[in-house]
Amino acid sequence: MPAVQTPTLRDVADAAGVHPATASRALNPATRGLVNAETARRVIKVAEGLGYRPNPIARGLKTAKSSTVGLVIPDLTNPLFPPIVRGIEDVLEPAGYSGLIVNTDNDLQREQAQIELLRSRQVEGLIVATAMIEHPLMERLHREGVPMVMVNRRPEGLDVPSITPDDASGIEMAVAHLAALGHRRIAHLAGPSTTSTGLARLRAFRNAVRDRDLDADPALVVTCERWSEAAGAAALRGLLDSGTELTAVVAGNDLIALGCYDVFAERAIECPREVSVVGFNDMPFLDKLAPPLTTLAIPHQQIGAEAARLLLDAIAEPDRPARSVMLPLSLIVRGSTAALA
Amino acid sequence: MPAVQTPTLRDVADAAGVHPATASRALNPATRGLVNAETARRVIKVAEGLGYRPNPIARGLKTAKSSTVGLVIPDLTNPLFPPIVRGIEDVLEPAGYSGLIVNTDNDLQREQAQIELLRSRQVEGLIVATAMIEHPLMERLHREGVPMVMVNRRPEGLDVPSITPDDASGIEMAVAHLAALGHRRIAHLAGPSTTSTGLARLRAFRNAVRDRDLDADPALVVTCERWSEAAGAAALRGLLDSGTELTAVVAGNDLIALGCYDVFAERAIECPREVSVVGFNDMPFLDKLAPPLTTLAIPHQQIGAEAARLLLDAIAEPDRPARSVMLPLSLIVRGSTAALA
DNA sequence: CCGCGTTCTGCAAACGAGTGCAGCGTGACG
DNA sequence: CGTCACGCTGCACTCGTTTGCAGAACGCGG
Repeated sequence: MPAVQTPTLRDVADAAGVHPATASRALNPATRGLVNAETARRVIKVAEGLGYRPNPIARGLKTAKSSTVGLVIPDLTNPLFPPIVRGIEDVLEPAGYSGLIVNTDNDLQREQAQIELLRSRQVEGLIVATAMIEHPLMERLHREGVPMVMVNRRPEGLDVPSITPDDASGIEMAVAHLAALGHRRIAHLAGPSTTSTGLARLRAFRNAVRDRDLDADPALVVTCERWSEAAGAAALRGLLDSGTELTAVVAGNDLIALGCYDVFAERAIECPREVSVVGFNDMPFLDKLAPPLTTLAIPHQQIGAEAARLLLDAIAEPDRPARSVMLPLSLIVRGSTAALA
Repeated sequence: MPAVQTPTLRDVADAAGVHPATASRALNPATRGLVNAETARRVIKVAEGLGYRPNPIARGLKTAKSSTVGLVIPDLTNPLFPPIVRGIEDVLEPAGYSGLIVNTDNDLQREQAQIELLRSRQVEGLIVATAMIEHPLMERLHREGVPMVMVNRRPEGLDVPSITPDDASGIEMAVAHLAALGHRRIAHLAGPSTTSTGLARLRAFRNAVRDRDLDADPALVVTCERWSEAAGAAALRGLLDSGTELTAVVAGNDLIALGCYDVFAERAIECPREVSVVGFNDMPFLDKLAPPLTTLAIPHQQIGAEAARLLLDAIAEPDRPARSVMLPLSLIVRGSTAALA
């Protein structure tokens, strides 16, 4: 037990010779105007002298505010998320908020439980980065007035602010890049169809291929079970085993692209000489791969920061209409794509 | 504003026809024995029916416990940490605890501020993964009785539980491996000398080199300013520019090793033909690099889990003497190390 | 039948801060 | 000199839960 009990508002009040209520008002900038400037100054000084820190728990009980928001992500271990989280915390912190992180492992059951947990901890809002298409839970929360913003997915039919990279034009850039290199039979290893991102990118891919008059062979599109290396590898194996010809692949994300690398190694396929690959997300260290992966860079940190700002806005003014942001991304050309021989 | 106010203990009590105090006792397993089994069952049932969730804030106010612990890490963006954090949360969650994460960016100033923030949020304990050697702050906290455990560093002179990988034998394995491949002039790019990990590995390196009668040229040891790619690259450049001969390098960690890769690319040095490299930590995706990096794998998740268990113990029994754990690590041999020609 | 012990339940006071309301004193104005 | 307004401060209650204590109900032995 700490020898020095942290001083309470009452201690400050006593030391300053005022009533706790007065001390409370003096210390709170919003109500400071109610007390005599001189008194306020004295109280503040005493508070500083004592090293007084308001107890956020007590404050939270009264005000029903916790100065905490929940961050719902699939898996912190996925390199996509840490930078986003950093971005979020960087704007939360100066605002006096903290983020409580939970991992859902993309499991609906778990997601529900975790969000329940967050709510019981009285979070004031939610930043949701899990991209399941089905969102009965989200709908309910939204109806109940829980402020939230979605990251990386657009909430179709839900009036919720969201912040997403411009998936469509990203895929468009990837396909354009490959087409310019002479590729005509481009495969797409799509992300899970249960995720909005997976679907959005798939649609964009189909459009891009059509617009450019490339081979639109349906066999060239395979959907992965998960956003993972293993799933990407499995998908590519299936594609190759089916005898489908292809000279390039647009992967749903970087992890799926990494799965392709595994298959290339297994089957002694040379990348990019035989097959070009482009990923999505620009995870860290992709430039160190063999070959360095061409990919689409999304401004992770910025996404996080923007999401946090949107959420703080939503908390401050719950009735403001949802404002959504779409961030541009850029194609990072590296060694995994090359002109067709 | 939520249409459905979440039910309070009072609501449950009313619905069950008992006093809130009784409901409280019935719902709390520790005090359940005090109430009639039948009554308890009824209360519990009603609580479930209403979807009652105890308000941890109110509870925290009364009990001065927040069911929250602070996780102090240098930078979530460093791939070393997410798995550790997962490990931590995996054991915190079933225990009803949550972790509040802060990033210090290895800045003492910032660390202090962040820990202050955690304390003001009434965390019950701290898991500290920042490895600065200087720890006046830690000492103070420890004296004040804040339960804490250290991860990845041994708190010299501080009676605090810690959980660390066996740095010494790891480095020993790396050097042994290189020696077996015929290397005699092995360089060490040490981590910052302000970190305990950096020092421990450096010492271990010196010992290993001496024990094996390898070239113990002091010029072969360079200390990096930071645990980063850039610092690693700078260190290696300095080493090469000084004209020091070397055929292998033991990097302080994987990021530093990655910095070496950058320098190899700049100067057209072939790895592993000309220079072998071994890293430390086994970050994700190292197997995809060119060449795949030989490194020391530490059981990240397990470290986190163990740390969390230690902390919960310390919280439950503050007076129990500090118990420290050292986890074994294993050498993962990949393509970045080869026999001397 | 009394007294005592058990077992259970209710009462009320906390925990630390926020806040509507009343009341104090002062100064100004009629 | 009385009245009123205004600026400031204090009182007391509240948030949801826990917990020491009192007391009710009951059984049982003496």
